[in-house]
Amino acid sequence: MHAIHTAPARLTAAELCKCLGEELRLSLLCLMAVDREVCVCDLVAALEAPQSTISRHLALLRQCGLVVARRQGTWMHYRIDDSLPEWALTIVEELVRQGRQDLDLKPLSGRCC
Amino acid sequence: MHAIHTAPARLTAAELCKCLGEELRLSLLCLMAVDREVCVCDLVAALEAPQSTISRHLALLRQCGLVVARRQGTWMHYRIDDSLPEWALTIVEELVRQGRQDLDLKPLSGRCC
DNA sequence: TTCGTATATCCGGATTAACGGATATATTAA
DNA sequence: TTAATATATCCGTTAATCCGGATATACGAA
Repeated sequence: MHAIHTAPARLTAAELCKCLGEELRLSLLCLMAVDREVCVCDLVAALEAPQSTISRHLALLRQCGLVVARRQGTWMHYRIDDSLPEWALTIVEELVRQGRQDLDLKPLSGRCC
Repeated sequence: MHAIHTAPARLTAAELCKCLGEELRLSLLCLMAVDREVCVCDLVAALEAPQSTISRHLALLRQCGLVVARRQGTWMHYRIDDSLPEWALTIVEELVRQGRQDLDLKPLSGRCC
């Protein structure tokens, strides 16, 4: 029985870029940067994309270690993992700042929770 | 006769990421960050990739506006475009710093010019 | 239980991107 | 001219990625 099942796999600069070089994923991160924690249904509503598409991109963000999920009943709440290494947080912050100017994002409706 | 033939097409955060979310392209940028200006043959030698592959990636970096080229005789010298917007330079600098740790890059041989 | 809602995963098809040998272009030298 | 070198582009093949409907899973309520 291992404490850690999947190898942590340190985040590389190229991986971070690859992960955020996708409008939808960058958008997701931008939305999480405003409200600290966001639930999936709000993300689906704000980005007007099919639920499976959003969920798939969230999974990729999780796999990279960029975001963490917290379950609350049937809802899942996602937020940027603030335990990321400094350099990654710096880049994410700067990308979000600029991303929010590029992609005009709908404000979250805050329907659930 | 137009002063500018191709539309400038402002760089977006997602585009920057997409462009650098590729090991070879990030490597190229890292090499240009050390020595200010590098010629193609040195890049080919350092990265041990076919010339056409390097050239193709350099073209993409140019299209994004991340690097600029200067011809000197038969050689082309590439460098990071220091007239990039502040936010982009900040991100590039941070990515290069980290990238140089991730990818262990051969030092440039400086064969030409 | 069973139902309803929220979310995750599956999977086949479409799109995009990377590869690298072959070829074209550009420049210099003879 | 022609030849040689450096670099860019072409193009067919392969690989990676994205898409989203369909389905599976997880949970709460009745």
